[in-house]
Amino acid sequence: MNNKKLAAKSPPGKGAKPNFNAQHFLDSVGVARKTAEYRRNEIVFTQGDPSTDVLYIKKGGVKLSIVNENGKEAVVAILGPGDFFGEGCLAGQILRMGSATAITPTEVLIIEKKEMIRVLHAEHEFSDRFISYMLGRNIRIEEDLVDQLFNSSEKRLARTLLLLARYGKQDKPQRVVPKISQEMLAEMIGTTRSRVNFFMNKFRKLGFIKYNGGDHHDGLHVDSSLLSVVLHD
Amino acid sequence: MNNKKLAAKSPPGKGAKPNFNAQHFLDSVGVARKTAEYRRNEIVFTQGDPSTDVLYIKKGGVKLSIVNENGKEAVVAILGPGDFFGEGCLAGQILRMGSATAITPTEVLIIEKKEMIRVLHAEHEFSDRFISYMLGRNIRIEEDLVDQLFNSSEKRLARTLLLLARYGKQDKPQRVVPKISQEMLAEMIGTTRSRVNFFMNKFRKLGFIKYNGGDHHDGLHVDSSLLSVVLHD
DNA sequence: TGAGAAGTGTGCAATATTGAACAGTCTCGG
DNA sequence: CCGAGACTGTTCAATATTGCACACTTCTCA
Repeated sequence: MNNKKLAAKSPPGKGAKPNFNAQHFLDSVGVARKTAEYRRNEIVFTQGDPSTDVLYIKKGGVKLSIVNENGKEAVVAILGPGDFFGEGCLAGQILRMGSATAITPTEVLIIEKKEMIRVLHAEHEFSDRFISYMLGRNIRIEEDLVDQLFNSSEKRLARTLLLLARYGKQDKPQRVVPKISQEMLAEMIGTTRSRVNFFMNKFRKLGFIKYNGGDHHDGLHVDSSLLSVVLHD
Repeated sequence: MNNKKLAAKSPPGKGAKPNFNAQHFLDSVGVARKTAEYRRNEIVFTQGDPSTDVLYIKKGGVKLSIVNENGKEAVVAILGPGDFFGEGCLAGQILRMGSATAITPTEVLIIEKKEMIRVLHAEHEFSDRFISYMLGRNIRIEEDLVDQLFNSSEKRLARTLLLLARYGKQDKPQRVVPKISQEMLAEMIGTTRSRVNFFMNKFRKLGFIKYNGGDHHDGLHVDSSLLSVVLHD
Protein backbone atom coordinates (compact mmCIF):
# COMPACT_ATOMS: atom_id res chain seq x y z
CA MET A 1 0.00 0.00 0.00
CA ASN A 2 1.32 3.39 -0.80
CA ASN A 3 1.78 5.40 2.27
CA LYS A 4 0.10 8.56 1.06
CA LYS A 5 -1.57 10.18 3.97
CA LEU A 6 -5.26 10.41 3.44
CA ALA A 7 -7.02 13.52 4.59
CA ALA A 8 -9.59 12.28 7.06
CA LYS A 9 -12.29 12.24 4.46
CA SER A 10 -13.29 15.35 2.70
CA PRO A 11 -14.50 18.10 4.90
CA PRO A 12 -18.22 17.98 4.38
CA GLY A 13 -19.09 20.40 1.66
CA LYS A 14 -16.69 18.85 -0.68
CA GLY A 15 -13.28 18.47 -1.05
CA ALA A 16 -9.82 19.21 -0.27
CA LYS A 17 -9.28 15.79 -1.75
CA PRO A 18 -6.12 13.98 -0.91
CA ASN A 19 -3.23 14.81 -3.10
CA PHE A 20 -3.69 12.32 -5.84
CA ASN A 21 -4.54 12.78 -9.46
CA ALA A 22 -8.13 11.79 -10.02
CA GLN A 23 -7.88 11.46 -13.75
CA HIS A 24 -4.88 9.22 -13.65
CA PHE A 25 -6.51 7.14 -10.99
CA LEU A 26 -9.68 6.69 -12.95
CA ASP A 27 -7.70 5.45 -15.91
CA SER A 28 -6.36 2.67 -13.79
CA VAL A 29 -9.84 1.24 -13.44
CA GLY A 30 -9.92 -1.19 -16.28
CA VAL A 31 -12.93 -1.81 -18.40
CA ALA A 32 -16.67 -1.93 -17.85
CA ARG A 33 -17.15 1.51 -16.44
CA LYS A 34 -20.01 3.87 -16.99
CA THR A 35 -20.54 7.41 -15.89
CA ALA A 36 -23.73 9.23 -15.06
CA GLU A 37 -24.52 12.88 -14.53
CA TYR A 38 -26.92 14.46 -12.10
CA ARG A 39 -28.29 17.92 -11.65
CA ARG A 40 -28.49 19.71 -8.33
CA ASN A 41 -30.96 17.92 -6.05
CA GLU A 42 -31.25 14.95 -8.37
CA ILE A 43 -31.36 11.58 -6.64
CA VAL A 44 -28.58 9.08 -7.31
CA PHE A 45 -30.21 6.28 -5.38
CA THR A 46 -32.94 5.94 -2.79
CA GLN A 47 -33.05 4.15 0.52
CA GLY A 48 -34.37 0.66 -0.19
CA ASP A 49 -33.16 0.44 -3.79
CA PRO A 50 -31.29 -2.72 -4.71
CA SER A 51 -27.63 -2.23 -4.01
CA THR A 52 -25.73 -3.40 -7.07
CA ASP A 53 -22.82 -1.06 -7.63
CA VAL A 54 -20.26 1.15 -6.04
CA LEU A 55 -20.11 4.80 -7.06
CA TYR A 56 -17.18 7.17 -7.32
CA ILE A 57 -17.49 10.93 -7.56
CA LYS A 58 -15.61 12.48 -10.49
CA LYS A 59 -17.05 15.96 -10.14
CA GLY A 60 -19.56 17.67 -7.91
CA GLY A 61 -20.94 16.78 -4.50
CA VAL A 62 -23.24 14.19 -3.00
CA LYS A 63 -25.22 14.09 0.22
CA LEU A 64 -25.88 10.78 1.97
CA SER A 65 -28.95 10.76 4.15
CA ILE A 66 -31.17 8.39 6.05
CA VAL A 67 -34.84 8.75 6.85
CA ASN A 68 -36.26 7.06 9.92
CA GLU A 69 -39.73 5.62 10.39
CA ASN A 70 -41.06 8.99 11.60
CA GLY A 71 -39.89 10.70 8.44
CA LYS A 72 -37.07 12.52 10.19
CA GLU A 73 -34.00 12.88 8.01
CA ALA A 74 -30.37 12.70 9.07
CA VAL A 75 -27.45 13.68 6.87
CA VAL A 76 -24.70 11.17 7.38
CA ALA A 77 -22.06 12.57 5.06
CA ILE A 78 -21.39 15.12 2.39
CA LEU A 79 -18.94 13.87 -0.18
CA GLY A 80 -16.92 15.41 -2.98
CA PRO A 81 -14.65 14.46 -5.87
CA GLY A 82 -12.53 11.40 -5.12
CA ASP A 83 -15.00 9.92 -2.65
CA PHE A 84 -16.62 6.52 -3.01
CA PHE A 85 -20.13 5.75 -1.87
CA GLY A 86 -22.62 2.92 -2.04
CA GLU A 87 -19.82 0.55 -1.04
CA GLY A 88 -22.11 -1.22 1.42
CA CYS A 89 -22.98 -3.75 -1.27
CA LEU A 90 -19.45 -5.12 -0.97
CA ALA A 91 -20.22 -6.02 2.63
CA GLY A 92 -23.32 -7.92 1.67
CA GLN A 93 -25.93 -5.20 1.90
CA ILE A 94 -28.63 -6.10 -0.59
CA LEU A 95 -30.48 -2.80 -0.34
CA ARG A 96 -29.35 0.79 -0.01
CA MET A 97 -29.42 1.80 3.63
CA GLY A 98 -29.86 5.45 2.77
CA SER A 99 -30.32 7.86 -0.09
CA ALA A 100 -27.72 9.68 -2.15
CA THR A 101 -28.54 13.07 -3.63
CA ALA A 102 -26.45 15.36 -5.80
CA ILE A 103 -26.01 18.73 -4.09
CA THR A 104 -24.32 20.32 -7.10
CA PRO A 105 -24.12 19.22 -10.74
CA THR A 106 -22.32 15.94 -10.35
CA GLU A 107 -20.61 13.31 -12.42
CA VAL A 108 -20.20 9.84 -10.97
CA LEU A 109 -18.46 6.71 -12.10
CA ILE A 110 -20.59 3.59 -11.76
CA ILE A 111 -18.69 0.45 -10.90
CA GLU A 112 -20.62 -2.76 -10.90
CA LYS A 113 -20.09 -4.79 -7.76
CA LYS A 114 -18.56 -7.73 -9.62
CA GLU A 115 -16.25 -5.45 -11.54
CA MET A 116 -15.29 -3.66 -8.34
CA ILE A 117 -14.28 -6.92 -6.75
CA ARG A 118 -12.31 -7.94 -9.82
CA VAL A 119 -10.42 -4.67 -9.92
CA LEU A 120 -9.71 -4.74 -6.21
CA HIS A 121 -7.93 -8.01 -6.82
CA ALA A 122 -6.26 -7.09 -10.04
CA GLU A 123 -5.02 -3.59 -9.49
CA HIS A 124 -2.85 -2.74 -6.56
CA GLU A 125 -3.07 0.95 -7.01
CA PHE A 126 -6.82 0.83 -7.04
CA SER A 127 -7.01 -1.51 -4.10
CA ASP A 128 -4.66 0.69 -2.10
CA ARG A 129 -6.64 3.74 -2.94
CA PHE A 130 -9.88 2.11 -1.93
CA ILE A 131 -8.55 0.80 1.37
CA SER A 132 -7.08 4.21 2.10
CA TYR A 133 -10.39 5.78 1.35
CA MET A 134 -12.29 3.42 3.59
CA LEU A 135 -9.84 3.94 6.43
CA GLY A 136 -10.15 7.69 6.07
CA ARG A 137 -13.90 7.58 5.94
CA ASN A 138 -13.90 5.44 9.06
CA ILE A 139 -11.85 7.99 10.87
CA ARG A 140 -14.19 10.75 9.80
CA ILE A 141 -17.37 8.98 10.83
CA GLU A 142 -15.78 8.10 14.13
CA GLU A 143 -14.93 11.75 14.66
CA ASP A 144 -18.53 12.66 13.95
CA LEU A 145 -19.66 10.08 16.46
CA VAL A 146 -17.27 11.33 19.10
CA ASP A 147 -18.47 14.85 18.42
CA GLN A 148 -21.98 13.69 19.14
CA LEU A 149 -20.97 11.85 22.29
CA PHE A 150 -19.05 14.77 23.74
CA ASN A 151 -20.48 18.00 22.56
CA SER A 152 -23.61 20.12 22.84
CA SER A 153 -25.47 21.18 19.74
CA GLU A 154 -23.81 24.57 19.88
CA LYS A 155 -20.37 23.03 19.61
CA ARG A 156 -21.48 20.58 16.99
CA LEU A 157 -22.75 23.43 14.86
CA ALA A 158 -19.49 25.33 15.30
CA ARG A 159 -17.50 22.27 14.27
CA THR A 160 -19.68 21.61 11.26
CA LEU A 161 -19.37 25.20 10.09
CA LEU A 162 -15.61 25.04 10.44
CA LEU A 163 -15.45 21.82 8.43
CA LEU A 164 -17.72 23.24 5.76
CA ALA A 165 -15.56 26.33 5.59
CA ARG A 166 -12.51 24.28 4.64
CA TYR A 167 -14.06 24.13 1.21
CA GLY A 168 -10.99 25.10 -0.74
CA LYS A 169 -7.81 25.42 1.22
CA GLN A 170 -7.35 26.62 4.73
CA ASP A 171 -5.17 29.55 3.74
CA LYS A 172 -7.38 32.45 4.73
CA PRO A 173 -9.24 32.55 8.02
CA GLN A 174 -12.35 33.81 6.23
CA ARG A 175 -13.92 31.14 4.07
CA VAL A 176 -17.16 31.05 2.18
CA VAL A 177 -19.46 28.13 2.68
CA PRO A 178 -21.59 26.83 -0.15
CA LYS A 179 -25.30 27.39 -0.01
CA ILE A 180 -26.72 25.31 2.75
CA SER A 181 -29.98 25.77 4.62
CA GLN A 182 -30.43 25.86 8.36
CA GLU A 183 -32.71 22.89 7.93
CA MET A 184 -29.87 20.86 6.41
CA LEU A 185 -27.45 21.97 9.09
CA ALA A 186 -29.96 20.74 11.65
CA GLU A 187 -30.09 17.37 9.94
CA MET A 188 -26.31 17.16 9.95
CA ILE A 189 -25.80 17.84 13.62
CA GLY A 190 -28.93 16.12 14.85
CA THR A 191 -30.98 18.95 16.22
CA THR A 192 -33.85 21.23 15.23
CA ARG A 193 -33.88 24.17 12.89
CA SER A 194 -34.93 26.48 15.69
CA ARG A 195 -31.82 25.54 17.60
CA VAL A 196 -29.60 26.07 14.56
CA ASN A 197 -31.20 29.43 13.93
CA PHE A 198 -30.62 30.42 17.52
CA PHE A 199 -26.92 29.65 17.36
CA MET A 200 -26.41 31.07 13.89
CA ASN A 201 -27.66 34.39 15.13
CA LYS A 202 -25.59 34.11 18.26
CA PHE A 203 -22.46 33.43 16.22
CA ARG A 204 -23.32 36.31 13.94
CA LYS A 205 -23.76 38.72 16.82
CA LEU A 206 -20.42 37.61 18.19
CA GLY A 207 -18.80 38.22 14.81
CA PHE A 208 -17.88 34.58 14.18
CA ILE A 209 -19.85 34.38 10.97
CA LYS A 210 -21.41 36.75 8.44
CA TYR A 211 -24.45 36.28 6.23
CA ASN A 212 -27.60 37.99 5.07
CA GLY A 213 -30.67 36.66 6.78
CA GLY A 214 -33.23 36.85 4.05
CA ASP A 215 -31.03 36.23 1.07
CA HIS A 216 -30.35 32.53 0.80
CA HIS A 217 -27.90 32.92 -2.02
CA ASP A 218 -25.19 35.07 -0.62
CA GLY A 219 -22.42 32.93 0.75
CA LEU A 220 -21.92 32.35 4.41
CA HIS A 221 -18.61 33.66 5.66
CA VAL A 222 -16.96 31.78 8.49
CA ASP A 223 -14.12 33.26 10.46
CA SER A 224 -12.21 30.12 11.26
CA SER A 225 -10.00 31.56 13.94
CA LEU A 226 -12.87 33.11 15.81
CA LEU A 227 -15.27 30.24 15.63
CA SER A 228 -12.63 27.90 16.96
CA VAL A 229 -13.07 29.70 20.23
CA VAL A 230 -16.48 28.15 20.68
CA LEU A 231 -15.08 24.70 20.22
CA HIS A 232 -12.70 25.12 23.10
CA ASP A 233 -14.87 27.41 25.22
CA MET B 1 -13.26 -10.66 -2.90
CA ASN B 2 -15.17 -13.42 -1.37
CA ASN B 3 -18.76 -12.53 -0.97
CA LYS B 4 -19.20 -13.65 2.59
CA LYS B 5 -21.66 -11.41 4.26
CA LEU B 6 -20.10 -9.62 7.13
CA ALA B 7 -22.19 -9.09 10.23
CA ALA B 8 -22.30 -5.36 10.72
CA LYS B 9 -19.50 -5.44 13.18
CA SER B 10 -19.81 -7.38 16.33
CA PRO B 11 -22.61 -6.39 18.60
CA PRO B 12 -20.82 -4.45 21.26
CA GLY B 13 -20.04 -6.77 24.07
CA LYS B 14 -18.25 -9.09 21.80
CA GLY B 15 -18.95 -11.18 19.09
CA ALA B 16 -21.17 -13.22 17.05
CA LYS B 17 -18.27 -13.01 14.65
CA PRO B 18 -18.92 -13.57 10.99
CA ASN B 19 -18.92 -17.16 9.92
CA PHE B 20 -15.29 -17.63 9.18
CA ASN B 21 -12.69 -19.77 10.83
CA ALA B 22 -10.41 -17.58 12.87
CA GLN B 23 -7.66 -20.11 13.25
CA HIS B 24 -7.46 -20.86 9.61
CA PHE B 25 -7.47 -17.18 8.84
CA LEU B 26 -4.68 -16.42 11.22
CA ASP B 27 -2.55 -19.06 9.60
CA SER B 28 -2.84 -17.22 6.33
CA VAL B 29 -0.99 -14.29 7.79
CA GLY B 30 2.56 -15.11 6.84
CA VAL B 31 5.51 -14.42 9.06
CA ALA B 32 6.52 -11.72 11.50
CA ARG B 33 3.61 -11.96 13.84
CA LYS B 34 3.58 -11.66 17.57
CA THR B 35 0.84 -12.14 20.09
CA ALA B 36 0.28 -10.44 23.40
CA GLU B 37 -2.03 -11.16 26.31
CA TYR B 38 -3.82 -8.78 28.56
CA ARG B 39 -5.77 -9.13 31.77
CA ARG B 40 -9.11 -7.53 32.41
CA ASN B 41 -8.74 -3.72 32.49
CA GLU B 42 -5.21 -3.85 31.18
CA ILE B 43 -4.33 -1.19 28.64
CA VAL B 44 -3.34 -2.24 25.12
CA PHE B 45 -2.43 1.24 23.99
CA THR B 46 -3.06 4.77 25.16
CA GLN B 47 -4.25 7.84 23.33
CA GLY B 48 -1.17 9.65 22.07
CA ASP B 49 1.07 6.59 21.82
CA PRO B 50 2.97 6.19 18.57
CA SER B 51 0.86 4.24 16.15
CA THR B 52 3.03 1.54 14.67
CA ASP B 53 0.96 -1.58 14.27
CA VAL B 54 -2.43 -3.01 13.60
CA LEU B 55 -3.99 -5.33 16.15
CA TYR B 56 -6.29 -8.30 15.73
CA ILE B 57 -8.30 -9.87 18.51
CA LYS B 58 -7.85 -13.63 18.83
CA LYS B 59 -9.71 -14.02 22.11
CA GLY B 60 -11.41 -11.74 24.58
CA GLY B 61 -12.79 -8.24 24.23
CA VAL B 62 -11.44 -4.73 23.84
CA LYS B 63 -12.92 -1.33 24.49
CA LEU B 64 -11.93 1.66 22.36
CA SER B 65 -12.34 4.99 24.07
CA ILE B 66 -11.42 8.62 23.67
CA VAL B 67 -10.88 11.22 26.34
CA ASN B 68 -11.50 14.85 25.57
CA GLU B 69 -9.70 17.88 26.98
CA ASN B 70 -12.11 18.05 29.92
CA GLY B 71 -11.35 14.49 30.91
CA LYS B 72 -14.71 13.21 29.75
CA GLU B 73 -14.51 9.73 28.27
CA ALA B 74 -16.47 8.32 25.34
CA VAL B 75 -16.56 4.67 24.40
CA VAL B 76 -16.41 4.42 20.64
CA ALA B 77 -16.59 0.68 20.21
CA ILE B 78 -16.50 -2.62 22.00
CA LEU B 79 -14.78 -5.29 19.96
CA GLY B 80 -14.47 -9.03 20.13
CA PRO B 81 -12.66 -11.94 18.49
CA GLY B 82 -12.10 -11.41 14.78
CA ASP B 83 -12.05 -7.62 15.02
CA PHE B 84 -9.15 -5.44 13.98
CA PHE B 85 -8.22 -2.23 15.72
CA GLY B 86 -5.49 0.38 15.61
CA GLU B 87 -5.77 0.36 11.83
CA GLY B 88 -5.60 4.16 11.75
CA CYS B 89 -1.86 3.95 11.23
CA LEU B 90 -2.49 2.61 7.75
CA ALA B 91 -4.22 5.88 6.92
CA GLY B 92 -1.26 7.93 8.06
CA GLN B 93 -2.15 8.48 11.69
CA ILE B 94 1.14 8.80 13.55
CA LEU B 95 -0.38 8.68 17.02
CA ARG B 96 -3.20 6.68 18.55
CA MET B 97 -6.36 8.74 18.50
CA GLY B 98 -7.82 6.87 21.45
CA SER B 99 -7.08 4.19 24.00
CA ALA B 100 -7.69 0.46 23.81
CA THR B 101 -8.38 -1.48 26.99
CA ALA B 102 -9.01 -5.18 27.50
CA ILE B 103 -12.41 -5.72 29.09
CA THR B 104 -11.86 -9.46 29.58
CA PRO B 105 -8.70 -11.57 29.46
CA THR B 106 -7.63 -10.98 25.90
CA GLU B 107 -5.18 -12.29 23.36
CA VAL B 108 -4.25 -10.08 20.43
CA LEU B 109 -2.18 -10.52 17.33
CA ILE B 110 0.24 -7.69 16.69
CA ILE B 111 0.86 -6.92 13.06
CA GLU B 112 3.52 -4.39 12.27
CA LYS B 113 2.33 -1.71 9.88
CA LYS B 114 4.89 -2.62 7.22
CA GLU B 115 4.02 -6.28 7.49
CA MET B 116 0.33 -5.47 7.33
CA ILE B 117 0.82 -3.61 4.07
CA ARG B 118 2.89 -6.42 2.64
CA VAL B 119 0.30 -9.03 3.50
CA LEU B 120 -2.54 -6.92 2.17
CA HIS B 121 -0.75 -7.01 -1.16
CA ALA B 122 0.36 -10.57 -1.07
CA GLU B 123 -2.61 -12.45 0.29
CA HIS B 124 -5.97 -12.15 -1.31
CA GLU B 125 -7.81 -13.90 1.43
CA PHE B 126 -6.36 -11.61 4.02
CA SER B 127 -6.96 -8.53 1.96
CA ASP B 128 -10.57 -9.55 1.34
CA ARG B 129 -11.10 -10.23 4.98
CA PHE B 130 -9.65 -6.90 5.99
CA ILE B 131 -11.69 -4.93 3.47
CA SER B 132 -14.80 -6.78 4.56
CA TYR B 133 -14.02 -5.97 8.13
CA MET B 134 -13.50 -2.29 7.42
CA LEU B 135 -16.71 -2.10 5.43
CA GLY B 136 -18.62 -3.75 8.24
CA ARG B 137 -17.10 -1.53 10.87
CA ASN B 138 -18.02 1.47 8.78
CA ILE B 139 -21.59 0.36 8.65
CA ARG B 140 -21.66 -0.13 12.39
CA ILE B 141 -20.16 3.23 13.24
CA GLU B 142 -22.55 4.87 10.84
CA GLU B 143 -25.44 3.18 12.57
CA ASP B 144 -24.19 4.47 15.89
CA LEU B 145 -23.96 7.94 14.42
CA VAL B 146 -27.46 7.75 13.01
CA ASP B 147 -28.69 6.56 16.37
CA GLN B 148 -27.20 9.65 17.93
CA LEU B 149 -28.69 11.93 15.29
CA PHE B 150 -32.17 10.52 15.60
CA ASN B 151 -32.79 9.25 19.07
CA SER B 152 -33.11 10.46 22.63
CA SER B 153 -30.87 9.06 25.33
CA GLU B 154 -33.65 6.72 26.42
CA LYS B 155 -33.80 5.10 22.99
CA ARG B 156 -30.06 5.01 22.69
CA LEU B 157 -29.83 3.15 25.96
CA ALA B 158 -32.51 0.70 24.83
CA ARG B 159 -30.67 0.07 21.58
CA THR B 160 -27.34 -0.38 23.32
CA LEU B 161 -28.81 -2.87 25.76
CA LEU B 162 -30.35 -4.82 22.91
CA LEU B 163 -27.05 -4.93 21.06
CA LEU B 164 -25.19 -5.98 24.18
CA ALA B 165 -27.75 -8.70 24.76
CA ARG B 166 -26.98 -10.29 21.41
CA TYR B 167 -23.87 -11.55 23.08
CA GLY B 168 -24.28 -15.13 21.98
CA LYS B 169 -27.03 -15.82 19.51
CA GLN B 170 -30.41 -14.24 19.24
CA ASP B 171 -32.32 -17.43 19.87
CA LYS B 172 -33.96 -16.71 23.18
CA PRO B 173 -35.65 -13.40 23.95
CA GLN B 174 -33.98 -13.32 27.37
CA ARG B 175 -30.27 -12.72 27.12
CA VAL B 176 -27.69 -12.03 29.75
CA VAL B 177 -25.40 -9.08 29.33
CA PRO B 178 -21.83 -9.20 30.56
CA LYS B 179 -20.91 -7.13 33.55
CA ILE B 180 -21.01 -3.52 32.59
CA SER B 181 -21.35 -0.47 34.81
CA GLN B 182 -23.88 2.30 34.40
CA GLU B 183 -20.93 4.62 34.10
CA MET B 184 -19.69 2.76 31.04
CA LEU B 185 -23.15 2.65 29.52
CA ALA B 186 -23.28 6.41 29.94
CA GLU B 187 -19.98 6.77 28.11
CA MET B 188 -21.24 4.58 25.31
CA ILE B 189 -24.43 6.48 24.61
CA GLY B 190 -23.10 9.91 25.42
CA THR B 191 -25.01 10.90 28.50
CA THR B 192 -24.64 10.98 32.28
CA ARG B 193 -24.77 8.16 34.75
CA SER B 194 -27.73 9.71 36.48
CA ARG B 195 -29.68 9.56 33.25
CA VAL B 196 -28.68 5.94 32.65
CA ASN B 197 -29.68 5.04 36.17
CA PHE B 198 -33.02 6.73 35.70
CA PHE B 199 -33.82 4.74 32.58
CA MET B 200 -32.43 1.48 33.87
CA ASN B 201 -34.85 1.67 36.76
CA LYS B 202 -37.66 2.69 34.46
CA PHE B 203 -36.98 -0.29 32.20
CA ARG B 204 -36.81 -2.54 35.21
CA LYS B 205 -40.13 -1.31 36.56
CA LEU B 206 -41.66 -1.92 33.16
CA GLY B 207 -40.29 -5.45 33.13
CA PHE B 208 -37.97 -4.88 30.16
CA ILE B 209 -34.86 -5.84 32.08
CA LYS B 210 -33.96 -7.60 35.32
CA TYR B 211 -30.99 -7.10 37.61
CA ASN B 212 -30.07 -6.71 41.25
CA GLY B 213 -29.29 -3.16 42.16
CA GLY B 214 -26.64 -3.69 44.75
CA ASP B 215 -25.01 -6.75 43.38
CA HIS B 216 -22.77 -5.77 40.50
CA HIS B 217 -21.93 -9.28 39.56
CA ASP B 218 -25.22 -10.86 38.76
CA GLY B 219 -25.88 -10.64 35.06
CA LEU B 220 -28.27 -8.19 33.56
CA HIS B 221 -31.18 -9.88 31.82
CA VAL B 222 -32.61 -8.16 28.80
CA ASP B 223 -35.95 -9.13 27.37
CA SER B 224 -35.33 -8.37 23.71
CA SER B 225 -38.90 -8.52 22.57
CA LEU B 226 -40.09 -6.17 25.26
CA LEU B 227 -37.31 -3.66 25.08
CA SER B 228 -37.79 -3.37 21.35
CA VAL B 229 -41.04 -1.64 22.18
CA VAL B 230 -39.16 1.38 23.43
CA LEU B 231 -37.27 1.65 20.20
CA HIS B 232 -40.36 1.85 18.10
CA ASP B 233 -42.94 3.32 20.50
C1' DT C 1 -46.33 38.34 -13.10
C1' DG C 2 -48.19 36.17 -9.18
C1' DA C 3 -49.00 32.42 -6.04
C1' DG C 4 -46.81 28.88 -3.60
C1' DA C 5 -42.61 26.96 -1.93
C1' DA C 6 -38.56 27.57 0.64
C1' DG C 7 -35.96 29.85 3.92
C1' DT C 8 -35.18 32.87 7.90
C1' DG C 9 -36.28 35.46 12.53
C1' DT C 10 -38.76 35.11 16.82
C1' DG C 11 -41.11 33.73 20.89
C1' DC C 12 -42.59 30.40 24.24
C1' DA C 13 -44.32 26.49 27.04
C1' DA C 14 -43.38 21.69 27.72
C1' DT C 15 -39.67 18.41 28.25
C1' DA C 16 -35.23 16.47 28.55
C1' DT C 17 -30.71 16.64 30.23
C1' DT C 18 -27.01 17.94 33.08
C1' DG C 19 -24.22 18.13 37.20
C1' DA C 20 -23.50 17.59 41.72
C1' DA C 21 -24.52 15.79 46.11
C1' DC C 22 -25.17 12.13 49.52
C1' DA C 23 -26.42 7.53 51.37
C1' DG C 24 -26.31 2.64 51.02
C1' DT C 25 -24.37 -1.87 49.11
C1' DC C 26 -20.91 -4.89 47.55
C1' DT C 27 -15.96 -6.27 46.52
C1' DC C 28 -11.35 -6.94 47.43
C1' DG C 29 -6.86 -6.72 49.36
C1' DG C 30 -4.09 -6.30 53.49
C1' DC D 1 -12.26 -8.59 59.63
C1' DC D 2 -12.02 -3.87 58.16
C1' DG D 3 -11.78 0.06 55.27
C1' DA D 4 -11.09 2.01 50.67
C1' DG D 5 -12.96 1.98 46.36
C1' DA D 6 -16.42 0.98 43.00
C1' DC D 7 -21.08 0.94 41.98
C1' DT D 8 -26.04 1.84 42.44
C1' DG D 9 -30.31 4.58 44.14
C1' DT D 10 -32.22 8.98 44.61
C1' DT D 11 -32.70 13.87 44.89
C1' DC D 12 -33.11 18.55 42.80
C1' DA D 13 -32.22 23.05 40.77
C1' DA D 14 -30.14 24.95 36.69
C1' DT D 15 -29.86 24.53 31.75
C1' DA D 16 -30.55 22.86 27.22
C1' DT D 17 -33.54 21.23 23.82
C1' DT D 18 -37.71 20.36 21.50
C1' DG D 19 -41.94 21.41 18.97
C1' DC D 20 -44.97 24.69 17.42
C1' DA D 21 -46.67 28.85 15.77
C1' DC D 22 -46.62 32.96 13.06
C1' DA D 23 -44.63 36.87 10.32
C1' DC D 24 -41.71 38.20 6.73
C1' DT D 25 -38.54 37.79 2.61
C1' DT D 26 -36.80 35.59 -1.46
C1' DC D 27 -36.97 32.14 -5.04
C1' DT D 28 -39.34 29.32 -8.62
C1' DC D 29 -41.91 28.35 -12.25
C1' DA D 30 -46.31 28.03 -14.58
